Amino acid sequence: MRADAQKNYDRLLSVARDVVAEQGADASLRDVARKADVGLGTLYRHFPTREALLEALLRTDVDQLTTQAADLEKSSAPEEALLAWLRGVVALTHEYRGATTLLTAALEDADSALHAACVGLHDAGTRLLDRAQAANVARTDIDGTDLFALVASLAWIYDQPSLALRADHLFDVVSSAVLPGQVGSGVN
Amino acid sequence: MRADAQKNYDRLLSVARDVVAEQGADASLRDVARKADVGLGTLYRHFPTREALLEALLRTDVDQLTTQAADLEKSSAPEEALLAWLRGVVALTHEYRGATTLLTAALEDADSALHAACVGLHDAGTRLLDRAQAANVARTDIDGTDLFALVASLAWIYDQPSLALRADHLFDVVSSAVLPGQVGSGVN
DNA sequence: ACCTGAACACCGTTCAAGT
DNA sequence: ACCTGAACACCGTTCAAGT
Repeated sequence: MRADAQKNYDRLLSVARDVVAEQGADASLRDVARKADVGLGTLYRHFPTREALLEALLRTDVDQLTTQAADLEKSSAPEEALLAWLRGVVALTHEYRGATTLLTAALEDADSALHAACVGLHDAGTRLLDRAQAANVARTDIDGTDLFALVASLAWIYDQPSLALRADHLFDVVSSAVLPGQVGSGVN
Repeated sequence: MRADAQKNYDRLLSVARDVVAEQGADASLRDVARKADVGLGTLYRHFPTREALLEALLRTDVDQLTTQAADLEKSSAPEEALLAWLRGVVALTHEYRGATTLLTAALEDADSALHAACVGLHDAGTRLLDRAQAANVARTDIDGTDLFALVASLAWIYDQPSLALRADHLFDVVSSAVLPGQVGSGVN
């Protein structure tokens, strides 16, 4: 990459991080280009789609989550490992408000720039779930895709201003369905 | 209302139903006005906000769900009543793809045209939940707002093309967290 | 009392013209 | 090889002018 191109790329990414943090994943791309002092076409050259820009923003964190999953598989008990990892996923998607819907759509869209990241998360979750199921602590009638859907729906709850306050509690409620032994059922 | 105004109102509503069914709750209002052969200003006169238009579309179904809740309270066992009603809510919001986020936002926004409908659903659900909790079949650490959030997040899952196929199953999973006795936990 | 559509301020996306 | 911004086709929303 040419030096000036690299500079533009870096500036776009840095500005995009701020703008997305402020406006959410559906932020105005025009605004990003403007604030980066870069032509609109330059943004599209580096990031042909909104998904490509988001992927560049998310890549580091997603990679970190997949390596964390591998670590947890070795270091923690099956239920704690799964819970801790799910919490990490929810925290990440919460950093990019509104990204959950895009990520979910990318799960079955091999052409999406977010597809690989999405599948990575899906697979890491699947491994932790399989392990918990083998240890007989997770319900066995769900698979990795079901788990992905549940965690995505929790992330969606975190993103709704009117529901965000109860999101932590609802995380526990849904977790208790996945890991029945872990938390109380709320009925005595 | 003047006769011509009434005609425009009815036509807008009828066209909106089709367009929303096709494009979802974020459909182009311009498109609705165009297809109704009505000036754009006329649409805004009758429905000052997108929420107002949606509210007019949803009103009948929401009212039906609240009366259904009252019926179920008398005719069915607590757990069956709650489950049947939740299924109805999910089915309704699924008819208006993308409306879940707007409905959720309206829960705490008293100025939203959808607020009343939202609160109606919230309260009907709360009554059915209270009854199930009193009968000791529903977990007692959640309230009506938590239930609303859970059903909204399920509706969100139904709206995601990549997850819709498992939505029925995930409905059962989440339901099993709310009503622990009802369905199996998936662990033996 | 109601309707109309132009006007304004925004988008996303593409692409000819520049360096 | 890369950048630029005008151009195009869309929005939502408002409001002066009409009937």
